[in-house]
Amino acid sequence: MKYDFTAIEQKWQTRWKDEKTFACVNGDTSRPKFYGLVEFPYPSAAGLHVGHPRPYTAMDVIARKKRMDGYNVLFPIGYDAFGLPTENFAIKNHIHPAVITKQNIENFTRQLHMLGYSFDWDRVVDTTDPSYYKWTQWIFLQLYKHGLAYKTTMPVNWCTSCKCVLANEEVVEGVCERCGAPVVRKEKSQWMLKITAYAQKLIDGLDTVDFIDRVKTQQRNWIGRSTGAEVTFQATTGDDIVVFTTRADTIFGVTYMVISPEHHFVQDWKDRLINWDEVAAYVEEAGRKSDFERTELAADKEKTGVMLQGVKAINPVNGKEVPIFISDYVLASYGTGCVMGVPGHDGRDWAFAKKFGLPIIETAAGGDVQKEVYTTSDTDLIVNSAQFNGMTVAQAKEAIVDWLEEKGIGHRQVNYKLRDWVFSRQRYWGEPIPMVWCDKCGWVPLPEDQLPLLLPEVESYEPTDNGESPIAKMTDWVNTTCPCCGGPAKRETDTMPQWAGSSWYFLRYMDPHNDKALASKEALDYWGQVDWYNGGMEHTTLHLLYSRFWNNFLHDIGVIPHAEPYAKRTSHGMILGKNPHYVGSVETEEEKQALIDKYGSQAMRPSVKMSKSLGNVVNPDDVIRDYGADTMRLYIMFIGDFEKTATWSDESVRGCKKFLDRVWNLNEKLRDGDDYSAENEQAIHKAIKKVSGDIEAMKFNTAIAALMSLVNDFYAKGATRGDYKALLLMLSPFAPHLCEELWELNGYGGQVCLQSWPEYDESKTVAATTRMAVQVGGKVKANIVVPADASDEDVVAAALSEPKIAKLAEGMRLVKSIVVKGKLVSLIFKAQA
RNA sequence: GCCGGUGUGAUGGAAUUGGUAGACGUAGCGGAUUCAAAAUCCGCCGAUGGCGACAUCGUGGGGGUUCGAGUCCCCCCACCGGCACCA
Repeated sequence: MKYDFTAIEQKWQTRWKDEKTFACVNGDTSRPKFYGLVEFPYPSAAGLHVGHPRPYTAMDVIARKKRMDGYNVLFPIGYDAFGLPTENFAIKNHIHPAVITKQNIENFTRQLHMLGYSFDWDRVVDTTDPSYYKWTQWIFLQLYKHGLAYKTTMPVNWCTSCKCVLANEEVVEGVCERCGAPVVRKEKSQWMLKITAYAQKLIDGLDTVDFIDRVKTQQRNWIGRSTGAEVTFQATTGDDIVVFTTRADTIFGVTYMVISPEHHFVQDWKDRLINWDEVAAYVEEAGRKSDFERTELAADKEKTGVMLQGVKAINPVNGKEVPIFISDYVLASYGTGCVMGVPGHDGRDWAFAKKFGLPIIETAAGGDVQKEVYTTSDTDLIVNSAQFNGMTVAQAKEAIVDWLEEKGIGHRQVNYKLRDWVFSRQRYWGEPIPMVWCDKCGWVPLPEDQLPLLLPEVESYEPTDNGESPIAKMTDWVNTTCPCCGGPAKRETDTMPQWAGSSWYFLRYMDPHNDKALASKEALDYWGQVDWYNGGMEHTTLHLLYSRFWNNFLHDIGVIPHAEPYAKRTSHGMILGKNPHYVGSVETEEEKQALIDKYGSQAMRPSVKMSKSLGNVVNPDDVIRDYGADTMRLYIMFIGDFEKTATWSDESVRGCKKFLDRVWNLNEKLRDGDDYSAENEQAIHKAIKKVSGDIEAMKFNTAIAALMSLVNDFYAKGATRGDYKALLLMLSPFAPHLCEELWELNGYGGQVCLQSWPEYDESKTVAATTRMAVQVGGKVKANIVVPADASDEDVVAAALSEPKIAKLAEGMRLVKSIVVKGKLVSLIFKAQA
């Protein structure tokens, strides 16, 4: 018989909602607190896709178990609702983005309810709500007041389709991460946040938190710390050319210098350059290229550049004059924008020297630098470097910098790849930046009592071609008075990027209705850090880094108690769909070839990202309608290793439904007895141990497998009401509706989600006797059954008396035996002499 | 190029971190039930050889350490993710 999942699920969802079963309280010191967080969704028009339930169900399972473990659990949800898709939809359909956002949020809320998540629905936040973004703006003002927000003109990434500036993190392979249109470089005046001031803190903070390694590694790589030295070379103009190098040990091998085309020296030296026309042409060309084109060309193509004729540089360690080039392989935005060219031991420099016929000097022995670049190891010996000859590379790195420091021409220096965060967007649907421009006073922050600065109503959301926000057309709003001198002034018309609202939402959940502060001190102290934050790997270098930055800052200015926002971070794998163009899906060679011709390497993959065009999108609504939310939850947890990508399979969904039907049908077959039955006791204790540990370790798939095994046992041996009760308790975080219903039908009392998690007794997880394998020479030859507490001697004796083993042992001498308790015994024989 | 990860039956995936490879689930095969089908319940299900008990092989490929290797070490191959002229 199958159970009526639709009715049951609705019944319990309504009850949880009406009774506020999962509302938590601030400051309940009678219980330990647990704050579990999932990334709040962007409420798109398409609704929830199957990617959402994976992390949400996982954290819901954990939250439900933590409640049963006696914790006061904060498990909130909200909406990250500012953003481009909504704005684009608004432009197309002439509907206000706020209206669209409201509809989408309603739809998402409906879908999330249908999955039975135990969110505290009284704490929902919406980043587009003025009572929320008031505090986003407030944080911006604090950043400004502490010198961490500034406006500057700089080349930025400009999306040609969105007509909007993008952060470096939003540019992927030279195109806009969102719309795929080409990104070009454009000079624009932009608000910036000085995240670089926190580069070291963001690295150091990683040592204080429990993030999975790949997240830590990716963040470290992204911040890109490198230690080296800054060294001053003199130009023949008298200017100091400062270079950054991590290879001070190669300084005697410098045969040329390169400065980036954007460097101010180029303009400074204009009058002295004999080949100015050539230089100017190169500079112009480089400026036209986007960052992507510059790096794209880098891969294999030849190095380009122009020698600055009329100026030379002098190597301070040996007084040698070397030529100076401009080349776009030197980036203006990293280090000092100048590098020393050491072709012997750097691949790029080697290629450049070959192209321009520059001399190549070896400074570490081991290769033939005239033939090819030699990548040194730390233990190679230094040559051609005066008093440093004979040292190892590692020693010389230190000794040469010491010597440069003594002579006052160099010092140790740390550089980071991380750039400041471009914080302006020329868009409507974002938080207004609360700043006012006054011709007399310059940029003036809006007084805090004027927050929130509301988004004005505009007629058109279309961005302008000159790169201004649509808000710029609202002159009534733009024209204001200077908060400082009272004179006429203009408001900033750029808005904040989508990352702003999500950079602190986890704090707002702690006290979402507070209108005096972003959250009360009591709430911030009580909830402290997020205990467990699960989210996608794609946010590692964006949201996760940005929010750590804001949190560190808010801690530094005394607003919040912890520097690091998240004590623990885990990450789930993506859910893929079946590839309809997979070569394995057709029979004949011709068909296979046709697919390869048409789809190329795409055809070789059995699974691909779900997309409308491939028709492999799975809609959670359909799954819930056909199989129920409990089956959906169970399947998505059973699909495979939580951290790895997985492929959706309708057949396997049915397997999970079947399991829940078996649980339901078992209810009819129960025997009396409120205790665990003798025949099931051991299996139950084992299952409790396994499931408890697996949930904590996010090994949901094996936890469910253990429950399936337990149900198989119950079918084979029969089960008492007591046995069944344990099963329902353990299954309830995964399939909460079904378990509540069965709990009620059996009259166990109360609601299953409010019960205590069952405990296991270690001694009852092992049987009185245990089966052990007997290995001879490392191969299993027989099995024996011995008492669980048998001594090693007894085990060996039992093994030797086993008939098969006894036969093998004839004429042999036992030289060694290894006993692995409860597992196996390994015997090594030698022929008797 | 650099960093991280993965590779196990027809298939999704397990394997207590060096201890009986393939748990659990799909699909498949057989049986029970049924007028029949679906559903349900029970059983079989890595490959090769053998009627058989059993034997041999088997975790991308090749070496090694070990009584014992999917797991550790060395060298390859393939795929996935991230970064990429960062001096």
